[in-house]
Amino acid sequence: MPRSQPSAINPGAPAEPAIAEVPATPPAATQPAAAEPRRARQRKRLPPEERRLQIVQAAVAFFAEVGLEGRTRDLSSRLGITQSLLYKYFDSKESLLDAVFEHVYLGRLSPEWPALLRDRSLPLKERIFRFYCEYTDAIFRYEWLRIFMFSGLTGEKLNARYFTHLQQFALAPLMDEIQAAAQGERRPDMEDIWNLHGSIVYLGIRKHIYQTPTPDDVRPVIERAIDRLLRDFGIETGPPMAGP
Amino acid sequence: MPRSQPSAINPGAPAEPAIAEVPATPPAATQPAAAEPRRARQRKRLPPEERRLQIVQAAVAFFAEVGLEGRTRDLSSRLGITQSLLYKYFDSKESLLDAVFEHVYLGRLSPEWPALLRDRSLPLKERIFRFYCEYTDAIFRYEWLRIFMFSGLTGEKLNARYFTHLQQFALAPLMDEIQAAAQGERRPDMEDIWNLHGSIVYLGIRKHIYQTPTPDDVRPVIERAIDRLLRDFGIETGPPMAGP
DNA sequence: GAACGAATAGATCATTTGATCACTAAAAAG
DNA sequence: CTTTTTAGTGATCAAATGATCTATTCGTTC
Repeated sequence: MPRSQPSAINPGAPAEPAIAEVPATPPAATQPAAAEPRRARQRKRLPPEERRLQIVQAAVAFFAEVGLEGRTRDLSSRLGITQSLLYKYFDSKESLLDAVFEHVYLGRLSPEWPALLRDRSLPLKERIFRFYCEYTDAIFRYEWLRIFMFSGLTGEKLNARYFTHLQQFALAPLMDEIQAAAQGERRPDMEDIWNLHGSIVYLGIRKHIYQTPTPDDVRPVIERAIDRLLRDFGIETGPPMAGP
Repeated sequence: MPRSQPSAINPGAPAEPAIAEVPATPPAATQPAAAEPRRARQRKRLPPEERRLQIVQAAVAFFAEVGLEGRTRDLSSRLGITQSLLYKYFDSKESLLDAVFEHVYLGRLSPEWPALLRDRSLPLKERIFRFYCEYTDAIFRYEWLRIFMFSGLTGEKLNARYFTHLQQFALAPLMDEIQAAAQGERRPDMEDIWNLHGSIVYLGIRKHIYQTPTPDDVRPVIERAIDRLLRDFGIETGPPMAGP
Protein backbone atom coordinates (compact mmCIF):
# COMPACT_ATOMS: atom_id res chain seq x y z
CA MET A 1 0.00 0.00 0.00
CA PRO A 2 1.84 3.06 -1.22
CA ARG A 3 1.22 5.92 1.16
CA SER A 4 -1.23 8.39 -0.28
CA GLN A 5 -0.16 11.97 -0.59
CA PRO A 6 -0.94 13.99 2.50
CA SER A 7 -2.96 16.48 0.53
CA ALA A 8 -5.19 13.60 -0.54
CA ILE A 9 -5.64 12.21 2.94
CA ASN A 10 -7.51 15.16 4.24
CA PRO A 11 -9.08 17.26 1.55
CA GLY A 12 -11.21 19.13 4.05
CA ALA A 13 -8.25 20.52 5.93
CA PRO A 14 -7.63 24.24 5.99
CA ALA A 15 -5.55 25.62 3.15
CA GLU A 16 -1.97 26.37 3.95
CA PRO A 17 -0.24 27.16 7.21
CA ALA A 18 -0.03 30.87 7.80
CA ILE A 19 3.66 31.50 7.45
CA ALA A 20 4.05 35.08 6.48
CA GLU A 21 7.77 34.98 5.80
CA VAL A 22 7.65 32.39 3.06
CA PRO A 23 6.75 33.72 -0.40
CA ALA A 24 4.94 30.49 -1.31
CA THR A 25 7.60 29.18 -3.66
CA PRO A 26 6.35 25.79 -4.80
CA PRO A 27 9.01 23.09 -4.93
CA ALA A 28 10.77 23.22 -8.26
CA ALA A 29 9.80 19.64 -9.03
CA THR A 30 6.17 20.66 -9.44
CA GLN A 31 5.47 21.07 -13.15
CA PRO A 32 8.74 22.35 -14.62
CA ALA A 33 6.95 23.63 -17.73
CA ALA A 34 8.02 21.22 -20.46
CA ALA A 35 10.53 23.28 -22.44
CA GLU A 36 11.70 25.44 -19.58
CA PRO A 37 15.08 24.54 -18.15
CA ARG A 38 14.15 23.37 -14.67
CA ARG A 39 14.71 26.49 -12.64
CA ALA A 40 16.58 25.79 -9.47
CA ARG A 41 14.66 26.28 -6.27
CA GLN A 42 15.36 29.77 -5.11
CA ARG A 43 17.48 29.37 -2.08
CA LYS A 44 16.39 31.59 0.75
CA ARG A 45 18.80 32.12 3.53
CA LEU A 46 17.20 32.94 6.84
CA PRO A 47 18.57 33.61 10.31
CA PRO A 48 18.51 30.32 12.19
CA GLU A 49 15.97 31.43 14.77
CA GLU A 50 13.58 32.54 12.11
CA ARG A 51 13.94 29.39 10.09
CA ARG A 52 13.50 27.24 13.11
CA LEU A 53 10.27 28.97 14.04
CA GLN A 54 9.05 28.69 10.49
CA ILE A 55 9.70 24.98 10.50
CA VAL A 56 7.92 24.46 13.78
CA GLN A 57 4.88 26.41 12.65
CA ALA A 58 4.65 24.47 9.43
CA ALA A 59 5.18 21.23 11.30
CA VAL A 60 2.28 22.02 13.61
CA ALA A 61 -0.05 22.49 10.68
CA PHE A 62 1.36 19.51 8.86
CA PHE A 63 1.20 16.96 11.66
CA ALA A 64 -2.22 18.22 12.68
CA GLU A 65 -3.43 17.40 9.23
CA VAL A 66 -1.81 14.06 8.46
CA GLY A 67 -0.99 12.73 11.91
CA LEU A 68 2.20 12.26 13.84
CA GLU A 69 3.44 9.68 11.37
CA GLY A 70 3.58 12.24 8.60
CA ARG A 71 6.77 12.02 6.57
CA THR A 72 9.55 14.51 6.95
CA ARG A 73 9.88 14.73 3.17
CA ASP A 74 6.33 15.92 2.79
CA LEU A 75 6.81 18.49 5.48
CA SER A 76 9.96 19.83 3.87
CA SER A 77 8.39 20.04 0.45
CA ARG A 78 5.56 22.09 1.91
CA LEU A 79 8.10 24.45 3.32
CA GLY A 80 9.94 24.61 0.03
CA ILE A 81 13.14 23.39 1.62
CA THR A 82 15.07 20.17 1.47
CA GLN A 83 14.42 17.35 3.85
CA SER A 84 17.99 17.36 5.04
CA LEU A 85 17.65 20.93 6.22
CA LEU A 86 15.21 19.77 8.86
CA TYR A 87 18.03 17.84 10.42
CA LYS A 88 20.13 20.97 10.72
CA TYR A 89 17.54 22.26 13.16
CA PHE A 90 16.37 19.09 14.84
CA ASP A 91 18.31 16.00 15.79
CA SER A 92 15.52 13.68 14.85
CA LYS A 93 11.90 13.58 13.91
CA GLU A 94 11.13 12.91 17.52
CA SER A 95 12.76 16.11 18.70
CA LEU A 96 10.88 17.99 16.00
CA LEU A 97 7.67 16.51 17.37
CA ASP A 98 8.66 17.59 20.84
CA ALA A 99 9.05 21.13 19.55
CA VAL A 100 5.63 20.82 17.94
CA PHE A 101 4.07 19.71 21.21
CA GLU A 102 5.78 22.54 23.02
CA HIS A 103 4.58 25.05 20.48
CA VAL A 104 0.93 24.03 20.54
CA TYR A 105 1.00 23.71 24.28
CA LEU A 106 2.40 27.10 25.09
CA GLY A 107 -0.03 29.83 25.92
CA ARG A 108 -2.94 27.47 25.71
CA LEU A 109 -3.89 27.76 29.37
CA SER A 110 -4.19 31.24 30.76
CA PRO A 111 -2.82 31.76 34.26
CA GLU A 112 -5.63 34.25 34.87
CA TRP A 113 -8.43 31.74 34.76
CA PRO A 114 -8.30 30.71 38.40
CA ALA A 115 -8.64 34.34 39.45
CA LEU A 116 -11.45 34.95 36.99
CA LEU A 117 -13.36 31.90 38.18
CA ARG A 118 -12.94 32.79 41.82
CA ASP A 119 -13.78 36.46 41.48
CA ARG A 120 -17.00 36.59 43.47
CA SER A 121 -17.65 40.19 42.57
CA LEU A 122 -18.99 38.80 39.32
CA PRO A 123 -22.06 36.59 39.00
CA LEU A 124 -21.04 32.92 38.85
CA LYS A 125 -22.67 32.40 35.52
CA GLU A 126 -20.80 35.27 33.97
CA ARG A 127 -17.49 33.99 35.26
CA ILE A 128 -18.07 30.54 33.85
CA PHE A 129 -19.35 31.92 30.59
CA ARG A 130 -16.40 34.17 30.15
CA PHE A 131 -14.04 31.38 31.01
CA TYR A 132 -15.50 29.03 28.42
CA CYS A 133 -15.53 31.73 25.79
CA GLU A 134 -11.83 32.29 26.31
CA TYR A 135 -11.17 28.59 26.65
CA THR A 136 -12.87 27.66 23.42
CA ASP A 137 -11.18 30.57 21.69
CA ALA A 138 -7.90 29.01 22.73
CA ILE A 139 -8.50 25.36 21.94
CA PHE A 140 -11.12 25.19 19.19
CA ARG A 141 -8.36 25.31 16.65
CA TYR A 142 -7.77 22.78 13.96
CA GLU A 143 -4.12 22.38 14.93
CA TRP A 144 -4.58 22.13 18.63
CA LEU A 145 -7.53 19.77 18.74
CA ARG A 146 -6.09 17.37 16.22
CA ILE A 147 -2.59 17.26 17.62
CA PHE A 148 -4.04 16.82 21.07
CA MET A 149 -6.16 13.95 19.81
CA PHE A 150 -3.33 12.31 17.89
CA SER A 151 -1.06 12.55 20.86
CA GLY A 152 -3.79 11.26 23.16
CA LEU A 153 -4.22 8.20 21.00
CA THR A 154 -0.54 7.42 20.97
CA GLY A 155 -0.18 8.00 24.69
CA GLU A 156 2.06 11.04 24.42
CA LYS A 157 2.89 12.83 27.66
CA LEU A 158 1.42 16.09 26.35
CA ASN A 159 -2.06 14.99 27.33
CA ALA A 160 -1.39 13.99 30.89
CA ARG A 161 0.40 17.26 31.46
CA TYR A 162 -2.45 19.19 29.95
CA PHE A 163 -5.14 17.49 31.97
CA THR A 164 -3.24 18.09 35.17
CA HIS A 165 -3.02 21.79 34.43
CA LEU A 166 -6.61 22.00 33.28
CA GLN A 167 -7.80 20.37 36.46
CA GLN A 168 -5.79 22.76 38.54
CA PHE A 169 -6.39 25.96 36.62
CA ALA A 170 -10.00 25.55 35.68
CA LEU A 171 -11.97 22.52 36.74
CA ALA A 172 -11.08 22.63 40.42
CA PRO A 173 -11.93 26.34 40.84
CA LEU A 174 -15.05 25.71 38.80
CA MET A 175 -16.21 23.00 41.14
CA ASP A 176 -15.36 24.97 44.26
CA GLU A 177 -17.39 27.93 43.11
CA ILE A 178 -20.39 25.92 42.01
CA GLN A 179 -20.32 23.98 45.24
CA ALA A 180 -20.22 27.22 47.21
CA ALA A 181 -23.21 28.60 45.33
CA ALA A 182 -25.25 25.39 45.17
CA GLN A 183 -28.68 25.60 46.79
CA GLY A 184 -30.27 22.16 46.61
CA GLU A 185 -29.35 19.14 48.69
CA ARG A 186 -27.26 17.43 46.04
CA ARG A 187 -23.77 18.89 45.87
CA PRO A 188 -21.99 18.94 42.52
CA ASP A 189 -19.13 16.51 42.17
CA MET A 190 -16.31 16.40 39.66
CA GLU A 191 -18.40 14.35 37.25
CA ASP A 192 -20.87 17.20 37.01
CA ILE A 193 -18.04 19.48 36.02
CA TRP A 194 -16.72 16.99 33.51
CA ASN A 195 -20.20 16.73 32.11
CA LEU A 196 -20.35 20.43 31.39
CA HIS A 197 -16.81 20.42 30.10
CA GLY A 198 -17.40 17.46 27.82
CA SER A 199 -20.58 18.86 26.39
CA ILE A 200 -18.68 21.98 25.38
CA VAL A 201 -15.48 20.35 24.17
CA TYR A 202 -17.50 17.96 22.05
CA LEU A 203 -18.43 20.94 19.88
CA GLY A 204 -14.80 21.29 18.92
CA ILE A 205 -14.41 17.59 18.35
CA ARG A 206 -17.36 17.55 16.00
CA LYS A 207 -15.92 20.41 14.04
CA HIS A 208 -12.22 19.65 13.82
CA ILE A 209 -11.93 15.91 14.32
CA TYR A 210 -15.06 14.58 12.68
CA GLN A 211 -15.32 17.63 10.42
CA THR A 212 -19.05 17.79 10.84
CA PRO A 213 -21.13 20.98 10.66
CA THR A 214 -21.35 23.01 13.87
CA PRO A 215 -22.79 26.42 14.73
CA ASP A 216 -20.68 29.35 13.61
CA ASP A 217 -21.05 30.98 16.99
CA VAL A 218 -20.79 28.50 19.82
CA ARG A 219 -21.42 30.98 22.59
CA PRO A 220 -25.20 30.62 22.79
CA VAL A 221 -24.76 26.86 22.97
CA ILE A 222 -22.19 27.23 25.71
CA GLU A 223 -24.42 29.58 27.62
CA ARG A 224 -27.29 27.13 27.57
CA ALA A 225 -25.06 24.32 28.78
CA ILE A 226 -23.92 26.46 31.70
CA ASP A 227 -27.45 27.51 32.51
CA ARG A 228 -28.58 23.93 32.63
CA LEU A 229 -25.90 22.95 35.07
CA LEU A 230 -26.36 25.94 37.34
CA ARG A 231 -30.12 25.68 37.44
CA ASP A 232 -29.78 22.03 38.29
CA PHE A 233 -28.09 23.16 41.49
CA GLY A 234 -30.59 25.92 42.15
CA ILE A 235 -28.29 28.74 41.10
CA GLU A 236 -29.75 31.85 39.51
CA THR A 237 -28.63 32.41 35.92
CA GLY A 238 -30.22 35.69 34.93
CA PRO A 239 -31.14 36.74 31.39
CA PRO A 240 -29.31 35.47 28.26
CA MET A 241 -26.00 37.23 27.72
CA ALA A 242 -24.67 35.82 24.46
CA GLY A 243 -24.27 39.16 22.71
CA PRO A 244 -21.31 40.26 20.59
CA MET B 1 13.45 7.30 14.06
CA PRO B 2 13.08 3.54 14.19
CA ARG B 3 9.47 2.72 14.90
CA SER B 4 8.97 1.70 18.49
CA GLN B 5 7.41 -1.65 19.19
CA PRO B 6 3.63 -1.49 19.39
CA SER B 7 3.62 -2.93 22.86
CA ALA B 8 5.76 0.00 23.92
CA ILE B 9 3.64 2.65 22.26
CA ASN B 10 0.67 2.12 24.46
CA PRO B 11 1.52 0.43 27.71
CA GLY B 12 -1.88 1.22 29.19
CA ALA B 13 -3.75 -0.71 26.53
CA PRO B 14 -5.76 -3.78 27.48
CA ALA B 15 -3.82 -7.01 27.57
CA GLU B 16 -4.29 -9.22 24.57
CA PRO B 17 -7.07 -9.43 22.04
CA ALA B 18 -9.62 -12.02 23.08
CA ILE B 19 -9.09 -14.65 20.46
CA ALA B 20 -10.28 -17.89 21.95
CA GLU B 21 -8.97 -20.11 19.19
CA VAL B 22 -5.35 -19.12 19.47
CA PRO B 23 -3.44 -20.86 22.25
CA ALA B 24 -1.35 -17.80 22.96
CA THR B 25 1.78 -19.06 21.29
CA PRO B 26 4.32 -16.28 21.42
CA PRO B 27 6.16 -15.72 18.17
CA ALA B 28 9.12 -18.07 17.97
CA ALA B 29 11.55 -15.17 17.78
CA THR B 30 10.68 -14.04 21.30
CA GLN B 31 13.24 -15.51 23.67
CA PRO B 32 14.21 -18.84 22.13
CA ALA B 33 15.80 -19.96 25.39
CA ALA B 34 19.52 -19.92 24.72
CA ALA B 35 20.37 -23.62 24.49
CA GLU B 36 16.99 -24.83 23.31
CA PRO B 37 16.77 -25.74 19.64
CA ARG B 38 14.30 -23.15 18.39
CA ARG B 39 11.05 -25.10 18.43
CA ALA B 40 8.98 -24.66 15.33
CA ARG B 41 5.79 -22.67 15.72
CA GLN B 42 2.90 -25.03 16.28
CA ARG B 43 1.00 -24.99 13.06
CA LYS B 44 -2.73 -24.72 13.41
CA ARG B 45 -4.85 -25.48 10.42
CA LEU B 46 -8.17 -23.71 10.37
CA PRO B 47 -11.05 -23.55 7.90
CA PRO B 48 -10.60 -20.39 5.84
CA GLU B 49 -13.68 -18.68 7.22
CA GLU B 50 -12.53 -19.20 10.75
CA ARG B 51 -9.01 -18.02 10.10
CA ARG B 52 -10.26 -14.98 8.31
CA LEU B 53 -12.47 -14.06 11.22
CA GLN B 54 -9.62 -14.64 13.62
CA ILE B 55 -7.41 -12.31 11.63
CA VAL B 56 -10.04 -9.60 11.49
CA GLN B 57 -10.68 -9.79 15.21
CA ALA B 58 -7.01 -9.55 16.00
CA ALA B 59 -6.61 -6.74 13.49
CA VAL B 60 -9.37 -4.77 15.21
CA ALA B 61 -7.61 -5.00 18.54
CA PHE B 62 -4.24 -4.35 16.97
CA PHE B 63 -5.11 -1.28 14.93
CA ALA B 64 -7.17 0.11 17.79
CA GLU B 65 -4.07 0.00 19.91
CA VAL B 66 -1.33 1.22 17.59
CA GLY B 67 -3.27 3.13 14.95
CA LEU B 68 -4.12 2.46 11.36
CA GLU B 69 -0.46 2.65 10.37
CA GLY B 70 0.38 -0.41 12.42
CA ARG B 71 2.65 -2.83 10.58
CA THR B 72 1.42 -6.06 9.13
CA ARG B 73 4.46 -7.87 10.49
CA ASP B 74 3.51 -6.96 14.04
CA LEU B 75 -0.05 -8.01 13.52
CA SER B 76 0.95 -11.38 12.15
CA SER B 77 3.39 -12.01 14.96
CA ARG B 78 0.64 -11.32 17.47
CA LEU B 79 -1.52 -13.86 15.77
CA GLY B 80 1.31 -16.34 15.72
CA ILE B 81 1.17 -16.62 11.95
CA THR B 82 3.45 -15.49 9.19
CA GLN B 83 3.07 -12.14 7.55
CA SER B 84 2.60 -13.67 4.14
CA LEU B 85 -0.44 -15.57 5.35
CA LEU B 86 -2.28 -12.29 5.78
CA TYR B 87 -2.03 -11.83 2.05
CA LYS B 88 -3.71 -15.17 1.46
CA TYR B 89 -6.81 -13.67 3.02
CA PHE B 90 -6.57 -10.03 2.03
CA ASP B 91 -5.31 -8.47 -1.15
CA SER B 92 -3.69 -5.60 0.62
CA LYS B 93 -3.43 -3.88 3.92
CA GLU B 94 -6.12 -1.53 2.76
CA SER B 95 -8.62 -4.30 2.19
CA LEU B 96 -7.77 -5.69 5.60
CA LEU B 97 -8.54 -2.29 7.07
CA ASP B 98 -11.82 -2.23 5.21
CA ALA B 99 -12.69 -5.53 6.84
CA VAL B 100 -11.72 -4.04 10.18
CA PHE B 101 -14.02 -1.05 9.66
CA GLU B 102 -16.81 -3.34 8.61
CA HIS B 103 -16.32 -5.51 11.64
CA VAL B 104 -16.36 -2.74 14.20
CA TYR B 105 -19.23 -1.06 12.47
CA LEU B 106 -21.56 -4.02 12.30
CA GLY B 107 -24.11 -4.40 15.04
CA ARG B 108 -23.08 -1.14 16.62
CA LEU B 109 -26.38 0.60 16.02
CA SER B 110 -29.50 -1.27 17.05
CA PRO B 111 -32.46 -1.03 14.69
CA GLU B 112 -34.75 -1.08 17.70
CA TRP B 113 -33.69 2.27 19.08
CA PRO B 114 -36.11 4.40 17.06
CA ALA B 115 -39.03 2.31 18.32
CA LEU B 116 -37.75 2.44 21.90
CA LEU B 117 -37.33 6.20 21.77
CA ARG B 118 -40.76 6.73 20.28
CA ASP B 119 -42.63 4.35 22.55
CA ARG B 120 -44.82 6.82 24.42
CA SER B 121 -46.18 4.16 26.73
CA LEU B 122 -42.92 4.64 28.64
CA PRO B 123 -41.92 7.85 30.42
CA LEU B 124 -39.63 9.92 28.21
CA LYS B 125 -36.85 9.92 30.72
CA GLU B 126 -36.87 6.17 30.94
CA ARG B 127 -36.71 5.80 27.19
CA ILE B 128 -33.74 8.10 26.90
CA PHE B 129 -32.02 6.53 29.83
CA ARG B 130 -32.46 3.03 28.48
CA PHE B 131 -31.27 4.15 25.10
CA TYR B 132 -28.08 5.67 26.44
CA CYS B 133 -27.39 2.66 28.61
CA GLU B 134 -27.58 0.43 25.57
CA TYR B 135 -25.73 2.91 23.44
CA THR B 136 -22.81 3.27 25.80
CA ASP B 137 -22.73 -0.49 26.26
CA ALA B 138 -22.25 -0.72 22.54
CA ILE B 139 -19.67 1.98 21.92
CA PHE B 140 -17.72 2.47 25.14
CA ARG B 141 -15.28 -0.13 23.97
CA TYR B 142 -11.58 0.33 23.62
CA GLU B 143 -11.62 -1.00 20.06
CA TRP B 144 -14.59 0.92 18.80
CA LEU B 145 -13.81 4.31 20.25
CA ARG B 146 -10.21 4.28 19.15
CA ILE B 147 -10.77 2.99 15.66
CA PHE B 148 -13.57 5.46 15.25
CA MET B 149 -11.28 8.25 16.39
CA PHE B 150 -8.37 7.15 14.21
CA SER B 151 -10.61 6.88 11.20
CA GLY B 152 -12.21 10.22 11.99
CA LEU B 153 -8.85 11.90 12.06
CA THR B 154 -7.80 10.45 8.74
CA GLY B 155 -11.10 11.27 7.11
CA GLU B 156 -12.23 7.70 6.59
CA LYS B 157 -15.76 7.22 5.27
CA LEU B 158 -16.69 5.12 8.29
CA ASN B 159 -17.43 8.21 10.32
CA ALA B 160 -19.71 9.99 7.91
CA ARG B 161 -21.71 6.80 7.46
CA TYR B 162 -21.95 6.37 11.20
CA PHE B 163 -23.09 9.89 11.92
CA THR B 164 -25.78 9.66 9.28
CA HIS B 165 -27.14 6.53 10.86
CA LEU B 166 -26.85 7.89 14.36
CA GLN B 167 -28.76 10.98 13.40
CA GLN B 168 -31.49 8.94 11.81
CA PHE B 169 -31.75 6.13 14.36
CA ALA B 170 -31.28 8.06 17.54
CA LEU B 171 -30.79 11.80 17.55
CA ALA B 172 -33.74 12.68 15.33
CA PRO B 173 -36.24 10.56 17.32
CA LEU B 174 -34.70 11.94 20.47
CA MET B 175 -35.32 15.48 19.41
CA ASP B 176 -38.83 14.80 18.20
CA GLU B 177 -39.82 13.29 21.49
CA ILE B 178 -38.27 15.96 23.63
CA GLN B 179 -39.85 18.64 21.48
CA ALA B 180 -43.22 16.97 21.85
CA ALA B 181 -42.89 16.86 25.62
CA ALA B 182 -41.32 20.27 26.11
CA GLN B 183 -43.29 22.66 28.34
CA GLY B 184 -41.46 25.97 28.36
CA GLU B 185 -41.37 28.52 25.59
CA ARG B 186 -37.94 27.59 24.28
CA ARG B 187 -38.10 24.53 22.04
CA PRO B 188 -35.09 22.21 22.00
CA ASP B 189 -33.04 22.27 18.83
CA MET B 190 -30.49 19.85 17.51
CA GLU B 191 -27.68 21.54 19.42
CA ASP B 192 -29.44 20.73 22.67
CA ILE B 193 -29.45 17.10 21.65
CA TRP B 194 -25.81 17.21 20.61
CA ASN B 195 -25.06 18.77 23.95
CA LEU B 196 -26.52 15.84 25.83
CA HIS B 197 -24.92 13.41 23.45
CA GLY B 198 -21.52 14.99 23.70
CA SER B 199 -21.57 15.16 27.46
CA ILE B 200 -22.17 11.41 27.53
CA VAL B 201 -19.80 10.39 24.76
CA TYR B 202 -17.05 12.41 26.37
CA LEU B 203 -17.04 9.89 29.20
CA GLY B 204 -15.92 7.25 26.74
CA ILE B 205 -13.34 9.54 25.20
CA ARG B 206 -11.83 10.28 28.58
CA LYS B 207 -11.58 6.60 29.33
CA HIS B 208 -10.42 5.04 26.09
CA ILE B 209 -8.73 7.83 24.17
CA TYR B 210 -7.13 9.89 26.90
CA GLN B 211 -6.99 6.90 29.23
CA THR B 212 -7.97 8.99 32.19
CA PRO B 213 -9.91 7.70 35.23
CA THR B 214 -13.68 7.59 34.88
CA PRO B 215 -16.48 6.21 37.07
CA ASP B 216 -16.87 2.44 36.96
CA ASP B 217 -20.58 2.80 36.50
CA VAL B 218 -21.50 5.59 34.14
CA ARG B 219 -25.26 5.19 34.48
CA PRO B 220 -25.77 7.61 37.36
CA VAL B 221 -23.80 10.22 35.45
CA ILE B 222 -25.86 9.60 32.35
CA GLU B 223 -29.07 9.85 34.30
CA ARG B 224 -28.10 13.22 35.73
CA ALA B 225 -27.23 14.53 32.29
CA ILE B 226 -30.63 13.47 30.99
CA ASP B 227 -32.42 14.96 33.97
CA ARG B 228 -30.70 18.26 33.44
CA LEU B 229 -31.78 18.49 29.84
CA LEU B 230 -35.35 17.42 30.46
CA ARG B 231 -35.86 19.72 33.43
CA ASP B 232 -34.49 22.55 31.34
CA PHE B 233 -37.49 22.05 29.08
CA GLY B 234 -39.92 21.63 31.95
CA ILE B 235 -40.25 17.88 31.59
CA GLU B 236 -40.89 15.78 34.66
CA THR B 237 -38.08 13.33 35.46
CA GLY B 238 -39.30 11.41 38.48
CA PRO B 239 -37.11 9.75 41.12
CA PRO B 240 -33.60 8.44 40.40
CA MET B 241 -33.61 5.12 38.60
CA ALA B 242 -29.96 4.14 38.32
CA GLY B 243 -30.27 0.78 40.02
CA PRO B 244 -28.62 -2.45 38.93
C1' DG C 1 -2.09 -44.05 2.88
C1' DA C 2 -2.95 -40.84 -0.82
C1' DA C 3 -4.58 -36.40 -2.21
C1' DC C 4 -5.66 -31.81 -1.04
C1' DG C 5 -4.65 -27.48 0.44
C1' DA C 6 -3.77 -24.54 4.72
C1' DA C 7 0.12 -22.80 6.64
C1' DT C 8 5.21 -22.19 7.19
C1' DA C 9 9.80 -20.62 6.25
C1' DG C 10 12.06 -17.47 4.28
C1' DA C 11 14.12 -15.25 0.49
C1' DT C 12 13.31 -11.32 -2.11
C1' DC C 13 11.57 -6.93 -4.48
C1' DA C 14 10.58 -2.23 -4.88
C1' DT C 15 9.64 1.64 -2.20
C1' DT C 16 9.62 4.43 1.49
C1' DT C 17 11.70 6.82 5.15
C1' DG C 18 14.70 8.65 8.84
C1' DA C 19 19.15 10.16 8.91
C1' DT C 20 24.07 11.58 7.31
C1' DC C 21 27.58 13.98 4.73
C1' DA C 22 30.39 16.43 1.47
C1' DC C 23 29.72 20.15 -1.19
C1' DT C 24 27.54 24.88 -2.80
C1' DA C 25 26.27 29.46 -2.78
C1' DA C 26 24.15 33.43 -0.38
C1' DA C 27 24.96 36.85 2.82
C1' DA C 28 27.91 39.34 5.82
C1' DA C 29 32.55 41.04 7.15
C1' DG C 30 36.80 43.14 6.05
C1' DC D 1 35.99 43.24 -4.48
C1' DT D 2 37.62 39.37 -1.80
C1' DT D 3 37.24 36.46 1.97
C1' DT D 4 34.79 34.09 5.41
C1' DT D 5 31.01 31.93 7.35
C1' DT D 6 27.30 28.87 7.38
C1' DA D 7 22.42 28.12 5.68
C1' DG D 8 20.97 25.19 2.43
C1' DT D 9 21.40 21.44 -1.15
C1' DG D 10 21.48 16.84 -3.43
C1' DA D 11 23.15 12.40 -3.30
C1' DT D 12 23.14 8.44 -0.63
C1' DC D 13 22.85 4.98 3.27
C1' DA D 14 20.59 1.59 6.07
C1' DA D 15 16.60 -0.01 7.92
C1' DA D 16 11.79 -0.65 7.48
C1' DT D 17 7.72 -2.04 5.07
C1' DG D 18 4.03 -3.73 1.86
C1' DA D 19 3.80 -7.29 -1.16
C1' DT D 20 5.16 -11.62 -3.89
C1' DC D 21 6.91 -16.12 -4.78
C1' DT D 22 8.96 -20.90 -4.18
C1' DA D 23 9.58 -24.91 -1.84
C1' DT D 24 8.15 -27.49 1.97
C1' DT D 25 5.42 -29.31 5.92
C1' DC D 26 1.62 -31.20 8.00
C1' DG D 27 -3.47 -31.56 9.37
C1' DT D 28 -7.77 -33.21 7.25
C1' DT D 29 -10.58 -35.88 4.45
C1' DC D 30 -11.69 -39.58 1.43
